Amino acid sequence: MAKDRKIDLVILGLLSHEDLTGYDIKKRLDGAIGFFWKGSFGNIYPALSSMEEEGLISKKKNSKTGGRERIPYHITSKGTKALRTWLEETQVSNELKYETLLKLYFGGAADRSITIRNIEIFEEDVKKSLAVLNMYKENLEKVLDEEDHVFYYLTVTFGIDTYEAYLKWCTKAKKLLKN
Amino acid sequence: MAKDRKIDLVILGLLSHEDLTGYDIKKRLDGAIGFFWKGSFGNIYPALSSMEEEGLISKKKNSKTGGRERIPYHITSKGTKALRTWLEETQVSNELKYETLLKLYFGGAADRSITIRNIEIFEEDVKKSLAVLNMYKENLEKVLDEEDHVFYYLTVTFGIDTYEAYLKWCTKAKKLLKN
DNA sequence: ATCAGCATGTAAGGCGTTACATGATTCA
DNA sequence: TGAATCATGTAACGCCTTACATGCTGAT
Repeated sequence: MAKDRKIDLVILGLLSHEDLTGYDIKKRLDGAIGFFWKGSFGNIYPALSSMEEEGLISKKKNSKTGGRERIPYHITSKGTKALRTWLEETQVSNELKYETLLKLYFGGAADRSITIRNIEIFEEDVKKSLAVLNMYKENLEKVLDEEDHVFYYLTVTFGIDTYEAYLKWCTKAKKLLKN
Repeated sequence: MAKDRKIDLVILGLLSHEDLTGYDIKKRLDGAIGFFWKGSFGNIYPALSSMEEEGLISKKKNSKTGGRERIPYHITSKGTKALRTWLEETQVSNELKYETLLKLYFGGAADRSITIRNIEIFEEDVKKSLAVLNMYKENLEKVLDEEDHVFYYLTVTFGIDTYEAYLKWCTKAKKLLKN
């Protein structure tokens, strides 16, 4: 498997539950997963091609349900093994490029009101995200005992807990900057 | 300025306080800034070259204090303006690729003990980072009234607050997974 | 008729990581 | 003598974003 292309693992993880097309995968990445991992068509389709060549996934028959042709992919036993190997690896890389914090750190180069406004913009974004996450949480609580929903639930509560910490920090930060 | 090369802003931000060499910049990125932004030599040196060509920064006389030649850079008025323009922009992109959450989300594909162990690994990392951040915080509290230290202080408390939220979540998550 | 949504894919170009090349000085 | 630290830079390679190309179906 491509060493530095982590999208492969996202695809394997999703396919471990059900067969999906590239378009379906993109939709998943635009949903709950999008809070911690992003993907694009130009990212997904080439990954699907090379993963099929490697035998990690396989094409299923083209089906036509409305719209255009659909090409659902299925995970192979080799793919399942690769997914499990990755899960068992102890090394992880959590890369983050937090432009909000960068602007905060260099806030001294502009008027203090700019930084306060930037914090307020961040605060609004976080509030919107929290609303979405809380909706996810409510839906998941109804089905917590089913399949792998505990794992989805935990990623959602992770988001909620950290976003709530962000909001508390925003309040404190604004207070400190306004003296 | 290169449209998608955010390292430029990090460099401008750092140079807005003092003249620095590429090597110095790397050291800053390995310190407190590293918690929300990473950089490498192969990233920094080419950026310095192209930013000098654009007139955002300028080379200062080579000085030799031990070791090899040093090439400190100085921010120009054009550079200062670019930095301020960026700070005043309302759009920000906070990109994160959280492999820990990805593994959690797809935890159902392996034994539950694997996910618990992965959470514990994450927990240890967070604890170590918290110790470093708390040290930064203590040092900054002594000089909070000076220059731009409020901004550094706020990025540090942001880290501490979110990392503490992570730890609380870890405890809850482990409890839930162990039933 | 036309727009939105479904659906697959390619191409260009930029950005970044990693490894490599080079070399001086200081300290054990 | 050898390792560590200081210091600058290049090259290969891969990955991703963005934009583009194409085209069907169903609803308004």
